[in-house]
Amino acid sequence: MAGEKAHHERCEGHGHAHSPHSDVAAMIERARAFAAARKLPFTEMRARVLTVLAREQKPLTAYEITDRLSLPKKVQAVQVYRALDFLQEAGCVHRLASKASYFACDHEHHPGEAVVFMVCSHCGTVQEAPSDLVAQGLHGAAEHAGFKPAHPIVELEGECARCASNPL
Amino acid sequence: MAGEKAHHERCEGHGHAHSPHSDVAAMIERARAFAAARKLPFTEMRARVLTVLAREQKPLTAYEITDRLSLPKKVQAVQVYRALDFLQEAGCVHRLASKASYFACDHEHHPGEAVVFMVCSHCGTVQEAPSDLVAQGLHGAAEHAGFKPAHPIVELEGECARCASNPL
DNA sequence: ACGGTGGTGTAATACTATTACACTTCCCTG
DNA sequence: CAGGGAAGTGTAATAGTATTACACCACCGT
Ligand SMILES: [Zn+2]
Ligand SMILES: [Zn+2]
Ligand SMILES: [Zn+2]
Ligand SMILES: [Zn+2]
Repeated sequence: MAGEKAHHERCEGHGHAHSPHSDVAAMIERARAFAAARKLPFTEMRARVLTVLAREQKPLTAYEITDRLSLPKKVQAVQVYRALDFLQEAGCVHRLASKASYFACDHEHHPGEAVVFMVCSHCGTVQEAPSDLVAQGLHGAAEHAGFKPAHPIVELEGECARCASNPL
Repeated sequence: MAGEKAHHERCEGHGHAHSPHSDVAAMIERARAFAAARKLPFTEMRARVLTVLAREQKPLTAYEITDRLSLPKKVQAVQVYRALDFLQEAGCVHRLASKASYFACDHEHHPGEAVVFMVCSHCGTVQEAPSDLVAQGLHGAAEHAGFKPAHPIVELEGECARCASNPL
């Protein structure tokens, strides 16, 4: 009884102005595969949360997601947090520490990789970019301090190309 | 490298086991200089908050600071947040986004610099290390995306040298 | 049928951060 | 020396983010 939904919920036609995450279905599929690999159910709640994030281009807070899902029936924040935990482990969603919010990811990430989250302070969008240089820098700093690195968080606030060229 | 001076500072309240960042008095002096440069008062509240953080080795949450300052008289969290805002602008305190907590800094930071916060997941201590490589990597990623970078956050969770060599 | 693992729904609570307002202090200037 | 304004304080209330607890249910392997 795991989410049969998610199929007819496509943000299709033309989508938003720019649709980097246009393929919601593919992201759902990725999450479903992760679940299957672990013999865990890919439930409707998980699909609904991922769908909301995949359609949006900006990060959403857990409570914003909760609001969007609260029709027709009220959903509790804790349910959203549970789904977010799963989706983060699945690598389909990231948390933006600087904003305490969450966004969908359509990249594959590899261990040891360092990914830069570029957050536009004007429009709120996030772009991800892996950087070998950053990864090396982190590794070097850690080595120099005798520090055993585990999980990096790299966020860069600034202004995206779109906002820079597009006066409001 | 951070100063490893085993320096004993006098404590105006109760003493503390380990001796943290170099010198509380020097940090106070730095904050005072910043205030003077801007013709702003370096008030008692600001000094008290900075003193608490400078003595501690680990980041503290605003409410933990509030608790420590609430003797002999109860202090409100908002007062601590106000002081933290000032101290962050003065460059004497950083916020750790991944933990929503604050710690004292005894480095001078320069514009364009990228600083890595290495956070031990075992003992909670934070070490700072500037990294040119990380700065270059951030700059490169931004340039490639047409992104105008402003303020980076780089946090690395892991295990510090001390904890790695010191079994619980 | 049974027991165990994992998800759901609900309520309550903990933790983090901000807004509002009345009052004060200090400094500048007229 | 009065007046005004920028900045800080103390207090209360509130907004926003995240977790714990528990009863119940669904699925799976035995
Ligand atoms: Zn990603
Ligand atoms: Zn933008
Ligand atoms: Zn610093
Ligand atoms: Zn440690």
